[in-house]
Amino acid sequence: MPLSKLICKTKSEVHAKHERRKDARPGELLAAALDLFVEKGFAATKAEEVARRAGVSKGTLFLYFASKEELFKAVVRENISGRFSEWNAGFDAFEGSTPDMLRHAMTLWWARLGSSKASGITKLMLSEAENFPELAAFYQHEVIQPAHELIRRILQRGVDRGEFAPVDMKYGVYTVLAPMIFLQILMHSKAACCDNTEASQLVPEDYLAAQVQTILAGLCVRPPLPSSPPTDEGLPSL
Amino acid sequence: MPLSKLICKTKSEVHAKHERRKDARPGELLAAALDLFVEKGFAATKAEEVARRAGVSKGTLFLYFASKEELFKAVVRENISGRFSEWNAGFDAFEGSTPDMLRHAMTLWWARLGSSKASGITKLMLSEAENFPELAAFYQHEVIQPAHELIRRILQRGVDRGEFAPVDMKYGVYTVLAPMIFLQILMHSKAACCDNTEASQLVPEDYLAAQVQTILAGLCVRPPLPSSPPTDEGLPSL
Amino acid sequence: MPLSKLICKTKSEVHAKHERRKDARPGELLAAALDLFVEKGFAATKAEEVARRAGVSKGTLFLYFASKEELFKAVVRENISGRFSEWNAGFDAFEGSTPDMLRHAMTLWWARLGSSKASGITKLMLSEAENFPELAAFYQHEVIQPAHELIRRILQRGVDRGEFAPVDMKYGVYTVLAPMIFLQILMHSKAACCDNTEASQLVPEDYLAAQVQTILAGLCVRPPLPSSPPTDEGLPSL
Amino acid sequence: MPLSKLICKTKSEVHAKHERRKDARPGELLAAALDLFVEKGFAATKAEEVARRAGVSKGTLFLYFASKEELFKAVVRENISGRFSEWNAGFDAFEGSTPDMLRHAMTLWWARLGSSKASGITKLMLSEAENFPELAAFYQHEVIQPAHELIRRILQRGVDRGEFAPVDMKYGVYTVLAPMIFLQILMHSKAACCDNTEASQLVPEDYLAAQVQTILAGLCVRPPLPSSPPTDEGLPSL
DNA sequence: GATGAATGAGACTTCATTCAT
DNA sequence: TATGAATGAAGTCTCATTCAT
Repeated sequence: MPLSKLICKTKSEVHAKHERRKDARPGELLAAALDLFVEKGFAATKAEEVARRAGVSKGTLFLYFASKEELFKAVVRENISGRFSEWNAGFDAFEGSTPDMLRHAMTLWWARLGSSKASGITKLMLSEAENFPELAAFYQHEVIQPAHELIRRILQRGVDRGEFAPVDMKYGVYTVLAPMIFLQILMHSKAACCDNTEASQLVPEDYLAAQVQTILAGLCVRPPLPSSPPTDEGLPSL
Repeated sequence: MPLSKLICKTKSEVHAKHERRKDARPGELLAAALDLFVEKGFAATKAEEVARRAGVSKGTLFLYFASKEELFKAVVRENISGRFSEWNAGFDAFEGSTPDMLRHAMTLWWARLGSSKASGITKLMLSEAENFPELAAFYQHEVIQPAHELIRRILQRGVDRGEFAPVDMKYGVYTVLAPMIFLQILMHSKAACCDNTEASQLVPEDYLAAQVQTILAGLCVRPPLPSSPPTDEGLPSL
Repeated sequence: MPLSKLICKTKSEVHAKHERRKDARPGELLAAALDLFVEKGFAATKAEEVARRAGVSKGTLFLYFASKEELFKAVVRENISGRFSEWNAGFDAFEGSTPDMLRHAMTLWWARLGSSKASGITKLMLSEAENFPELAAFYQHEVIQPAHELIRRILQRGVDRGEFAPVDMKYGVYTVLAPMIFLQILMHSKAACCDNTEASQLVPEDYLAAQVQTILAGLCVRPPLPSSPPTDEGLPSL
Repeated sequence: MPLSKLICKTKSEVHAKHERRKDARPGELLAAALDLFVEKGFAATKAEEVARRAGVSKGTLFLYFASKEELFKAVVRENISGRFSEWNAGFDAFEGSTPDMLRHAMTLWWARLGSSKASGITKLMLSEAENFPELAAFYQHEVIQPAHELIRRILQRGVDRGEFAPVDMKYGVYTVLAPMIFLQILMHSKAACCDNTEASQLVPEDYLAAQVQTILAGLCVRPPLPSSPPTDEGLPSL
């Protein structure tokens, strides 16, 4: 062995290729899987292709994830459900008004999740839930329920503090969720229903801001902000 | 075979029952295919199941449709693109104001298409377009382009008649289309993102009416109707 | 079309190749499967090989049997469990003495089952039961229980008629079964434990006859038949 | 590495713990392999499971055994064929009568091998020999031939000393072997063919003793021992 | 020596499509 | 025209074996 090797490489460097990969594999596979699931859907994504995109062989994928369904669940956990604890903590720590909290939450959601590739999972579940009941149940339990719960807590906080008028929670939750879901679908449907050029006319941040305003107008006992007066627009009926 | 049979019955009589069935076959197959495509998606729908639901054998399906993709195209033609001529004719024959025309068109669309099973195809294309490029191209050409064209003509009529302010057509078309797409997705996504109870809170006809009002408010040079004054709400930014 | 064809072939001949095959397929597949299961065991038998030996393609096998496990169950039903009704009927119809009945039953069993390829299934289950619990349960229910029941009824008949001394049924059933199982294992184990030359020294019919004699000696209140006095030769013939 | 370490500890001291483990490895692996092979068979036993049960990694297994087949061979050598030299030595040293020798040999065989887990290998080979020809040849050469040879020598001794009547050796060897094989199969087939309760009715030691008696009755020129007169009970105890 | 990550051949099963009848 | 038996490519998952560290 040439001396240079003994000198130039520290132990960590020596182990780099082999050991570091081990730690990196799951992440690489999850990233590749997210890409492909969002691009093609769950059923149409081939395990081998995920592996290839992550730069490993078919067998390696199953070394880390017991099945394609488990891979999908891991993708959901990594990108979505794993974040609820952080969000719930954010809820507990927030000290401003509830309208501000809602505005802040949706803005943050868009920045962290909605605008990311991970939001394609919402659209995906819409189509594949029927064909993969176990995944549907998992998603319901790990994503939908916590999301509803979080929104419910926000609304309840507003009601408790006298900022919002009492509201049927199921209705209220859905009102908040609807524009988020719509936006996600839109972002991941360029190909099918509308040209990119057209879709890009919608500025998500503006759309969300407008929706929040609308929602608050429906919820608040008083106009929340003088800067954007409450209006009687069509959508509150959502 | 006794001679009498050959004499007493004309060919059409002999084959009457058979031919009536024969003529009915494609229709039965298309109906079964629509059901299953909407329920499970294109890829997950099995040719044999379509045939079984139509009461024929697998071979018969391929007698009438060269492939599963051709079957899908026929479903689209039968339920969607085949209707554009009628709609275009309706456009030519309409004599009222353009705001009324738009209102009428969207109401009619909902009654005839949007509220029917066929609207599930829109959602389906959203998910599967990526995986079936030929179907995507077909759908783009047979559905999306004619739809855009029709909407464009309506808007242009309004502009030409001085009812609407001049408008960027791409933007305008999309503004009209967005609530229709949203509604279709909502109708076919009960399972995945929201309970039926919640979704059912949205009355499609009311939602559409409100959206039309909103859209017109954005388009018209003057408030179209005293009954519903123009507003500056969130959605026009769509 | 030459006239000869219209004359020389009846309809049944015309359909021969296609339709007759359809009826024959399951049988051909079951025969091929029995061969291979007995030869190699359940796990080591490949579905494609069964199909190939039956002269069809992989897919055809799954047209008739939903899975390899179902194929195995069908083999068991076809060759073993399906015969219990016949045997039970034979029991009901038999009018001689119970010792004669037992002698007859075991002789018949050897002629019909024990000496056939199907007896390899008994040996197979011995090894694979541990690895395929569902098959083990099926076999227990479809083969072992009915077999025990039939033997139990024979013994009970002897006891009821005063021919046999009262006996612990579990013990008695096993006494009858043991030589049958041993014989089956021996017949299908040429390769592993003993040369063919040696195994062939055991004449199954003689062995069985001696075993029956021994069993009856233990069961009967009196020596059963003067024609064949009880001897201690049973085992030396091994 | 500090110099002190290299000086203060001899190599054997440095590696003591390591080497003791190292020496133990093959034994632990062989024990784990025997367990699993007997429990599940050769093909169904996974290399990784053997390693895990032995408390080492998969790679280590292949460090000691070039392949799963070699592992199996080592298990056979360790547990079966390795003992023939001892048995042959016992044969040479034995000074009593040949009937006593045979009785002693089979009793000892049961105590040392037949009643141990290792006897499961006999049953295993019965099922898998067909699928692993190389293992079958190995087993034939390492186990079956020496066993036959040993039995043959015992019988020949009896003939040479005038204790046994002249006998066809192939037949005689098999007569001795048969009950041993039967017993091994029975011990390892609880699950498939008979309840434990029933199987447990057979006391192996008694069964073997009776069989020896029966065999000797067939072999000896005279009744071998007044202490245990030949009886016809051998089999009823089944 | 020891590890365990990585591989890839191979097994079961599905399903669109063909074609003889 | 109608049938449904037959096909085989393709997809998921397993596991003995290798090899860099």
